[in-house]
Amino acid sequence: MSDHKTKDTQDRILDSAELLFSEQGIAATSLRSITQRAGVNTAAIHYHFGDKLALIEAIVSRRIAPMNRERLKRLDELEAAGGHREIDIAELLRAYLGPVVAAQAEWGEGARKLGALMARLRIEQTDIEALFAHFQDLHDRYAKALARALPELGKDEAGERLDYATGAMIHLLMHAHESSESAASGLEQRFERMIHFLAAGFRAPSEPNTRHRFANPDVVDVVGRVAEQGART
Amino acid sequence: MSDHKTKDTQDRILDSAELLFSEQGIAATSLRSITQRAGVNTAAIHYHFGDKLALIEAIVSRRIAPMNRERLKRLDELEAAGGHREIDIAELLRAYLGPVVAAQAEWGEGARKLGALMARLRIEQTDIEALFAHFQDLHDRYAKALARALPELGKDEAGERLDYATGAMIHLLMHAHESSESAASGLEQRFERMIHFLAAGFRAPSEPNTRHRFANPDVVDVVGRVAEQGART
DNA sequence: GTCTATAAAAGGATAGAC
DNA sequence: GTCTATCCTTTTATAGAC
Repeated sequence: MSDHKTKDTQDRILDSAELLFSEQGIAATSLRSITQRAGVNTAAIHYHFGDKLALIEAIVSRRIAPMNRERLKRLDELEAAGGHREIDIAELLRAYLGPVVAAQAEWGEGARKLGALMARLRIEQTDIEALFAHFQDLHDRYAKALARALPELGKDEAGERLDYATGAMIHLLMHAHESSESAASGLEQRFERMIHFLAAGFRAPSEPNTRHRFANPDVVDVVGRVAEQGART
Repeated sequence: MSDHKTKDTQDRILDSAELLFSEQGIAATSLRSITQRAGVNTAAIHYHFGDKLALIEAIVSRRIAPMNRERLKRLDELEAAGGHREIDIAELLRAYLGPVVAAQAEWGEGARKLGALMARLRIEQTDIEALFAHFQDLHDRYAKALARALPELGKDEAGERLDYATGAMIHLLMHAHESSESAASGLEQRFERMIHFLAAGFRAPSEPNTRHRFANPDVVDVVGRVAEQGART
């Protein structure tokens, strides 16, 4: 443990920022509220990080980048160990999603809602080009691995399904705290159930070209326009 | 119908707000930027709606509430038509997710990114209790229907999987504009592929109780800290 | 209903003493 | 490195003329 107060202040700011960003959103969180909650001075953020964007980047460096490195590492390990055998889908999904869920489970209060934070980083346009590139690379590598394990799929459809898996995981993380079971083991079990669900989806053969409309003919009703006719209730 | 300019102004504000909210986020979007883009006066929002929260509620009333009514209506129709036959999972999922995707496809420029807007409404804590209640009801009814169609599942696990489906759909909507295929039919095809993927997941039997860790032993690496840190509360 | 002007508050950022 | 004080900008919101 270092005695430097510097480190402590920086970490406190990062912890506080992570928590508030994930709870309220990045744009909605003022630097003042971050320093206030961290118990440090108002000017501390600017001294230690520069500005708000730099603070976000620091959060990414501390948490998200290492997490993504772990995800890539686990893919490396699977591919190295697998040799020429085909890799199990569920194992691939665990390698892809597990480090994220693990991170949320292990981290302290500061990132209890990692899923929300990640969702926000994706949604709120934070111009962290490096982050985006990193996610892109991760996605590509896993999409390729999945396409290899499921040759019938093709890389594009594997990539699509991988996005759905990501969306599912974000929902899991965001609702994790609502679990009625004991926090830690509950999350683990829900994760396993999610993997099971997703793996079954991935194993589904690529649909030929059935054509189905997502809308009923009278869907225009949805828009709040027209279509008063023909509605039987 | 009406010649009143009032209606036009209100709609222009709503269109503009929808677009900007979905692109930049609610908190990050100023009322000024909304009126500016709508080409109406700065004070118009306050005159017509009151404040920012009321504006959000107006958006919900105009778009999201009707959309959710459609989703419930389609469930009603499926249950009525089905009688005692068991309802097809894919059909249930189309009824649940279709109206959302249809809405994004049908609506004008104002809501091109409906998925993002919905995600934001969920994530950014907008205190619209009514909206939340409405989503809750929707979720419950579909979870029950799915549990009925898949008796082995149980309502809780059906509800979990339904959340994953929602997460997947949000990803679909958010990335819909990136489609390389022609916008409309591309979305339709991707939607069908997603349904196919999700339905396969839903049909997977409930996993007994295999126990798997989502983390490798050295997952602590993910956190960027070292493992000898020891236990915590 | 629409506009201009402006009040009142909050946010990001910095200077300079300690 | 930390603190106080402050500047500048943006934002919500309102008052009042037209």
